[in-house]
Amino acid sequence: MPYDPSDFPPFAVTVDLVVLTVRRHALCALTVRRGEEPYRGQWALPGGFVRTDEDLATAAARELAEETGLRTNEPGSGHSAAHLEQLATYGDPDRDPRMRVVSVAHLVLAPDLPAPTPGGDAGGAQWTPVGALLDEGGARGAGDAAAPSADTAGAPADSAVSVESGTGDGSGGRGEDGTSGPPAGVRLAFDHGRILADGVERARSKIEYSSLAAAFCPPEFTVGELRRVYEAVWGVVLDPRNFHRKVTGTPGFLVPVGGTTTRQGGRPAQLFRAGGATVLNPPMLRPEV
Amino acid sequence: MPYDPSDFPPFAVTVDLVVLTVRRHALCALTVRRGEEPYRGQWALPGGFVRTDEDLATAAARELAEETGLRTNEPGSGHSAAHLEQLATYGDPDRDPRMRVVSVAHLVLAPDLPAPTPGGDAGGAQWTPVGALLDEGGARGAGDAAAPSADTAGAPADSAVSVESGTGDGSGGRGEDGTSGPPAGVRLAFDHGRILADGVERARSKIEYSSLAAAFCPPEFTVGELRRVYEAVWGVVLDPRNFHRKVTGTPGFLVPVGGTTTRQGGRPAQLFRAGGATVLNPPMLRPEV
DNA sequence: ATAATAGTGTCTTTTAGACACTATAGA
DNA sequence: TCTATAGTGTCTAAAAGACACTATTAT
Repeated sequence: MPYDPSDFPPFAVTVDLVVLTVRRHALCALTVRRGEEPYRGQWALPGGFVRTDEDLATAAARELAEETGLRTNEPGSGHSAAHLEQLATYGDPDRDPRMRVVSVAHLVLAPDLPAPTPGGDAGGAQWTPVGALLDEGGARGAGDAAAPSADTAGAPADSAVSVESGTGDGSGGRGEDGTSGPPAGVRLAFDHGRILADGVERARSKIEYSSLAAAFCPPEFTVGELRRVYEAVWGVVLDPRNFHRKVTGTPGFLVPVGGTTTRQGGRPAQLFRAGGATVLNPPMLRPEV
Repeated sequence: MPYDPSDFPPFAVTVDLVVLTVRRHALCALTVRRGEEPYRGQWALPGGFVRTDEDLATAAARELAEETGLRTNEPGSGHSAAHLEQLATYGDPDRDPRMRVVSVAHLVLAPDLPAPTPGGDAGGAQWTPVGALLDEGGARGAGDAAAPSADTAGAPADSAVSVESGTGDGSGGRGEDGTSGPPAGVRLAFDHGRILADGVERARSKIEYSSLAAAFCPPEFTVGELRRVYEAVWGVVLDPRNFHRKVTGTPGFLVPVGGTTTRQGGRPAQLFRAGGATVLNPPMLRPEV
């Protein structure tokens, strides 16, 4: 195909952010309220245009800093702020009524922040439990219906293995704490509901076989704190003893840092930081419930 | 940030394709020879511009059809042609010297084709073992049969086999005759080496916990054929008995279709098609070597 | 016959899952 | 004291890995 710069259709390219954290035992996403049309007044994911001279990941990090003050880093500093990775790209011709916009969504996993809702140029930003945004099994309003298709085999038409499936997991995002929170059924603007669902599913599956759950924890954390992250993200209850055995028994997964803490109450617990082993093999299995 | 259509920087958006298949016990990728600058004469991944009115997946499917004649489908037809999913998006400001191009890469898994190199508008397209393109530590191709890809035997009657085969430049002096394997270290144009590596890694990891390996097989296949796919993709040798037990023992993974075949020689083998179970839990573990 | 692949069964080792029990803090 | 969490050990069931052995074709 001839590569003629004069005839390529122009697109706007943006980054959207699925920023997740664990607060009060619930998986929460950062949402901002839109101040302009379309979807004025509705909740959306933070994001913005990619600039001419910046990489996609750079744009995502910049937007993140603007909206939350969070910094991402990968360099050898063990663990400093937040994990950022590319999630997927959404380019349906109709996804934005104003023009053709291709959005490169990114996923950010951050520890619970002392200042959860700093104001960037975004209007009101706040943490919202994903259960209120995703219509999951409905542990909230609806009679906690049994997880869809308890047996994965009988799942609905296989169709796309790709990003289509969604909802496949029977976790059911139960709000562990029943604290206030927006009513279930909030619809995000644009296709952000879909983007959020994809991001949550990515996070849920990735902590199975990586040490990524530590990104939800402070730099030094206990085994119990890490376990509570898994419980909140998966919406399940894990056996503390078996969990302890699994994570401490995998070489390189956790590195003892020396001290102890009693911030969770009870007996003092050893402090760890995430080890270099990013791969957990065999993986930690999500209970099927 | 104000959302002003007048000040967004324009980008070109393309789709690039990592098309993988298994040929003669080796994992191969579809490559095309560039006919224009930059990187004229070098190998690259197939791809092209996204049109104004089409979705990203639609654009990828269209390019795939143009270059290979392959069709992708997800509809209930169990299994017909190729699997297509979005891979990742590459948008480094310098990735294309001519202009700012954001490329949404897609991954395609296809069965070995009778006509491996149909001509679309791409010049010479051919299957190349990924081991020759990726600089992997040890020769990874299973069965050591690092077969060179160029077999003109199965070439389609219809179009040019290698219009571009001028080989004018020093990049790809590979044995088109097939006597000598392509030298390792062929560099793909642009950042396509990186994109291919990401696609291969995606394929390698995804067949661990899904039935996706069946996308490399014809609609009906035997357990042994499926095992050879795993062996080629992972570059390992698997125990036929344990593999058989694993895949036939997972409910919904394989569906017996009734007949048998002896196309692999030996005792007749049962024919299966991919079952609805897209999730393999617990996963099949890649031997660590 | 030999060679090739298909398929079943058996044994051992590893690991997940369930759960008893002890340890050390604060209220 | 009681209660919470941390951590260890033990038993069982499931599954992986390493084989032996039989079955059915082609040459």
